[in-house]
Amino acid sequence: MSDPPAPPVTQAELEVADTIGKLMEFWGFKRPMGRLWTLLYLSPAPLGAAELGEQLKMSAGAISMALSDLLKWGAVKKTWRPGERRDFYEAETGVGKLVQRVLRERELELVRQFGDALANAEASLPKTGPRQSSDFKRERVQELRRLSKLGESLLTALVAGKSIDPTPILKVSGDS
Amino acid sequence: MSDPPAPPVTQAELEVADTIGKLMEFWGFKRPMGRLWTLLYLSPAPLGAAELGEQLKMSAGAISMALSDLLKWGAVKKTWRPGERRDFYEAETGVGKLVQRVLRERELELVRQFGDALANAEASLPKTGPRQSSDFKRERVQELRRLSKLGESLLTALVAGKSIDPTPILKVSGDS
DNA sequence: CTAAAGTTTCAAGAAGTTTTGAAACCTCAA
DNA sequence: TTGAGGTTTCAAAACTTCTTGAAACTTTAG
Repeated sequence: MSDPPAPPVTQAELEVADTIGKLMEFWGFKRPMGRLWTLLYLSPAPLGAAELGEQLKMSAGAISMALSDLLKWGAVKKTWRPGERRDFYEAETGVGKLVQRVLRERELELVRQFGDALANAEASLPKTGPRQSSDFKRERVQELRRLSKLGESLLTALVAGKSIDPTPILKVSGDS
Repeated sequence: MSDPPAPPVTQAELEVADTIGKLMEFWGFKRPMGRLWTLLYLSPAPLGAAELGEQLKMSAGAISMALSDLLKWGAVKKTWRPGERRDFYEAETGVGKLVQRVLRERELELVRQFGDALANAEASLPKTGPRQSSDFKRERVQELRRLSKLGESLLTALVAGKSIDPTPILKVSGDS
């Protein structure tokens, strides 16, 4: 009732976990989330917190936090095993859907905030400042606003599964 | 020869700079890079390191480092003013091109490394491991490899300015 | 109701990152 | 060749973020 006889996680698996951990980190998530998800993704059967901690050399606390983040994003699901008291977890395998969700809930949100912040800033630019330079500045801020609108519509299309055409971006704030 | 009479940078401008700083940070760059670029972008004339440092309350060292990063990415260009000895800088305004370059040189590179790492890991998975579970794991690693290939081709298309169709992603590693 | 197993929270410590300030280094003019 | 103005480098300080471990909490079995 306590003794995991053989650790069935190979070196190679841990490498995959670390690789994905780095990728997730690059993507703005925490590295442990990626490592943990990977172990679950590679496991034929759901795993419990204890196994995960043991394999990844993470404390119970760290496991708990990473799992709750993963659950929030729907990247991991809780399951139960008939007799067992403790919780088990399994990976959500629909990576595409996960990516889509992050784009929708995080990136799109970010672009919107960005646009709002620019709108506010524009409003508080002096109507006509020292010299005529504030007209120039206003122009530039507007250009950035166009960019953010464009990003917003591209992301929206992506999230809706529509094809997107990147050429408009190249013309934004552009010279040539 | 030393006295900037009136600081022509308004509060609103600094807010824009901070906003873009945060955005850049989110994008995996350093916040000061974004703040600095913004000041240049909003300035009708090139600025020198000293002005930048004064406006943004950054030390000369920090300015120098941020500028060299920006120069590396082509986000800022060096210029000279007739009589003046010191360097001046101006922002590259072609934001679209900059984005494209980052996608090409950084994101694409990352996806490639990711694919390579997976390939290596797959190679070092036991041919037939304990139970038959290593077949399962191999399947899953292959699925991840498909994902990385797909990401690579989407990015490549984006960078080449071609339209992309996101629907294949939704099917990767997917259930439904 | 109590105790055991499991999980979550959170303050303190560890690790990592960014910023600074001073020294080294260039470059040009005299 | 020297020195003033300007820039870059880099070790140390300041700050942030991450991880741990212990305590508090929850749940279930007896």
